[in-house]
Amino acid sequence: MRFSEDSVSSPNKAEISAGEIAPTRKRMATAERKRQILDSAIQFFARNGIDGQLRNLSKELGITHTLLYHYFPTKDALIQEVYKEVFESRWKPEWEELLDDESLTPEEKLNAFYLDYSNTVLTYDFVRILIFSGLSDHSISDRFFELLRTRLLPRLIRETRQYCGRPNTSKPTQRELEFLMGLHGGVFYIGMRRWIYGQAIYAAESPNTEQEIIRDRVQSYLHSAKSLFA
Amino acid sequence: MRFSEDSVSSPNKAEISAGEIAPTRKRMATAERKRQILDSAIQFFARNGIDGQLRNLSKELGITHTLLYHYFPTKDALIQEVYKEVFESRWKPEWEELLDDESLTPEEKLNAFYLDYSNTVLTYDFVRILIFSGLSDHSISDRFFELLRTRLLPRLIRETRQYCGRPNTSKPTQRELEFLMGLHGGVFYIGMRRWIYGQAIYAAESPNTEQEIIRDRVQSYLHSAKSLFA
DNA sequence: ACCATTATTTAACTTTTGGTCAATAAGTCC
DNA sequence: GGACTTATTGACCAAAAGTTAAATAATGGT
Repeated sequence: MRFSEDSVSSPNKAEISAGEIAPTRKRMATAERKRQILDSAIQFFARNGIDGQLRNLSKELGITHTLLYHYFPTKDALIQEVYKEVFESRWKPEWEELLDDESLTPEEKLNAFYLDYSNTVLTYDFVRILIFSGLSDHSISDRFFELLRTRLLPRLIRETRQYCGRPNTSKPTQRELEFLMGLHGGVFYIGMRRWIYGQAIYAAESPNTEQEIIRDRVQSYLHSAKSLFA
Repeated sequence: MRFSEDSVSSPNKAEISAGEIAPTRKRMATAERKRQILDSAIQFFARNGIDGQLRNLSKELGITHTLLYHYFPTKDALIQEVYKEVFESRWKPEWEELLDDESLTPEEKLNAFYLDYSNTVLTYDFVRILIFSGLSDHSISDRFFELLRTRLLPRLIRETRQYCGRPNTSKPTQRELEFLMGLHGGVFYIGMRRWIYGQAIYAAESPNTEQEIIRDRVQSYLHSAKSLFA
């Protein structure tokens, strides 16, 4: 009752291993605790999928699983907040600004964009939760793709056209979009391999390897767009 | 007891709706029943993930969940067979032969290969089960990637080099492989969008749209490989 | 130092779900 | 048509997992 013996990765390891009196319950302010739970929940569900058990999540937090219900009415409500946090709060409006910056060339824009985009999106949490949500409940991942479709793709097509020296009068064609998705998917696939299939490939090798890879792909995309849509 | 009222998508709808005597149990030969279960299981687990409940699977089959245990000792055993069926039995040795065919140009080979490859791999079952298995237990999807890595990638690199007019003496570099993975990932992303995110995009539009898309990407890959590795 | 608030825990309930086993009956062989 | 094999079912179990309610105690205010 004093010692949390069932706790697997309790944050109180020190006290426990020392055989001292484990700290009794810690009372946190509502806001902080909720934040803490949400942060852990993101990690937890990214790791275990939405079928992860609340009892295990609470173990990691060093609390009882019933306490979760003090902050979230139901497991599903928790998961919805996790989704919201991961998707909506990570969207950067700067991406749109960057792509609209008139002082940059299309090439510079695409490079800068995909470099930064991949930095936010190609993370463990993001990739896995995006997949988990897509696998079960489209309604969530749809929201992210809607942003992509309306905010980013038109701008990326516009820059592509400018690079090719073509006017941006008509709306993007199927073929243009699909060709762009080839680049986009190729980039996302980096995250897939790393966080879904567990392939370390280059990993910690050289710090800028990933950047080089992305640069190669952007370069390739633009280069062949020119000859493809000529 | 006569009418299977709890059955959701029972194959005996006709009898039930007619209010007639529902057919009593149908006794099938072991082999056929096992095949039938396995086929349904593939669909079922592709749709619901490996956490899908056996009781629901059996409902779709119009049998009791306990009957499953007559054919498979455990749920995990069933899933392993599903994996085996989906991955190992769909690998085509012809792919290797095709890429080794001396009468074809690199361009023809890559086009033919990715066209056929995408036909087998970009299916609902395959994409989703590959993801599900990657998300939970690498050991399965790893086997598929191992085939990819040893059988296909070296050949694809070789053809790329030949297309670029470079000798195939050294083993593939990191950069070459990653550039190829850009193409590969771009192709797989088609399946992701379609079967994970539920984006229909072009769908039934024109029957050869997907082929055009893939051709574009292969073309782009080769074209820029030439200038990238020059 | 005491009280009120509410964060936190303990105990318990319910549903779900993988799995077992004995009973039942469909087909087959004689 | 009876007996035998075994595919199929129904009842049941135990552990897992979401959820609830009441009891406990940490903290801030007075």
